[in-house]
Amino acid sequence: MHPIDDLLAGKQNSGNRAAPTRDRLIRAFTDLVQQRGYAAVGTAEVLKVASAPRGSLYHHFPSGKSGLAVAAVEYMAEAVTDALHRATTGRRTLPVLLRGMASARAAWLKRTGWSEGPLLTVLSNEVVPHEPDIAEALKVGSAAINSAFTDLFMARGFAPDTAWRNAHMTRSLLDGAMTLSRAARSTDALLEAGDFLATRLADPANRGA
Amino acid sequence: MHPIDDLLAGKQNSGNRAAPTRDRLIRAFTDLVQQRGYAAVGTAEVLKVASAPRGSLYHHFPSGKSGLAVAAVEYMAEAVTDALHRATTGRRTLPVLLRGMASARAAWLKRTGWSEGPLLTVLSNEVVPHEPDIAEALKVGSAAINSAFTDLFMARGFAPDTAWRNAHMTRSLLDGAMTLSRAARSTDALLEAGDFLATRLADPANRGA
DNA sequence: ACGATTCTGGACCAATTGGTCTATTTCTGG
DNA sequence: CCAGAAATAGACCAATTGGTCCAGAATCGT
Repeated sequence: MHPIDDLLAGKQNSGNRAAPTRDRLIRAFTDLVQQRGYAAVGTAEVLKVASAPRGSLYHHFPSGKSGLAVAAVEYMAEAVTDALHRATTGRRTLPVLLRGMASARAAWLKRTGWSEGPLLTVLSNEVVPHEPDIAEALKVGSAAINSAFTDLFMARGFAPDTAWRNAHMTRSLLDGAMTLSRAARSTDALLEAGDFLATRLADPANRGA
Repeated sequence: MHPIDDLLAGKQNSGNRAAPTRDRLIRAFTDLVQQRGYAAVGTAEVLKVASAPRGSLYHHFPSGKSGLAVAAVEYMAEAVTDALHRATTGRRTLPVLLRGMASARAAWLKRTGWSEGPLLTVLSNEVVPHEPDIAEALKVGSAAINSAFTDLFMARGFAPDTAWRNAHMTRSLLDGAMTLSRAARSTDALLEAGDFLATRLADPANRGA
């Protein structure tokens, strides 16, 4: 199962009829970009993986490849914020949630042979600022995720400014550990990050002013 | 001045005679990749920026673009470990050093209009595992940097395993904050990371067993 | 001075790139 | 049942890709 699916249970359109072309394009594009990066994936390959003809791509995304990237970023950001919102209203404690995020990423890396990185991270590192549309989508999406993390920390009793700082820390740490883990082909950095997040950052003693 | 130069004072070949072609190629390649990523920079552009003909590239780097990437990674990793080694034997305290790293990166981002990311980070996010040579160079280079950071923490009184963990934390945090800052076009994440590193991670009370 | 080696310069190549365009098919509301 | 819209299908394009190849220039050791 694709990691996106983990986050999306319930968001997916109900029936299991074949995904419409537009969604298949976004899905194929996301997978390929996470493996190889934006510039390295050609439209031809996306089309092949999605089993769609050229015309469909430019019908659904008149601005072409960059439009597809914008849609993929928006889709992913929404999926992540939805999942975080669900976690916020759920019962699980912060340490459990945070360590879970880190180990889920570690498992993902292992399962895919260290071949995939998170969409927003991958795009952030190659697209800014040559593609203003994508850069803007990344900015908006990233801000939404930060805000969702801040809400999560606040809902667990942290003061607003501490929550905001912890949101940044959590994102930076998970993101950087993911990149490092990919480079080192080892989950050490991610597990280390999970440990820190669960035992220190989420420590009730640090709920701040 | 280029950020690489900051790290290299003293490593540069002495006189200011024009850099040899091979070095110019590495330099041009590094700059371009940091801005746009590996796949997006064409050999033609590297050649133009380096003012070198096509033949020179394949003379100095018989394996072409990927060989150039490997050389650039090795060069960068050495520059970074050298700088860390100098810091280790130097006098500055850990908090000063760590906050300095974060704010140097923040300044770099601002100066370049959020257009450049660290070479190893950028490559790690798009090259693994399709280019095994580059992946290997990244793995080796990243390990060397981790080790240099571990030495730094140990030289400041941290126990070996704590030092190793702190090295991972520092790298993950700086790296992730860099990516986030680029996406958000704001240095918030980096400054937050610097603050944490200086006031918490480097805290002498946490020198561990 | 000279032969050998290193390096530069650039023409050239097949393959691929993102994108355009139009004909046809499929779907939908009335 | 049909008109019109939505979507699919793929031929086609100029531009660019990384890479090969070889002729000439510069540099070297002797």
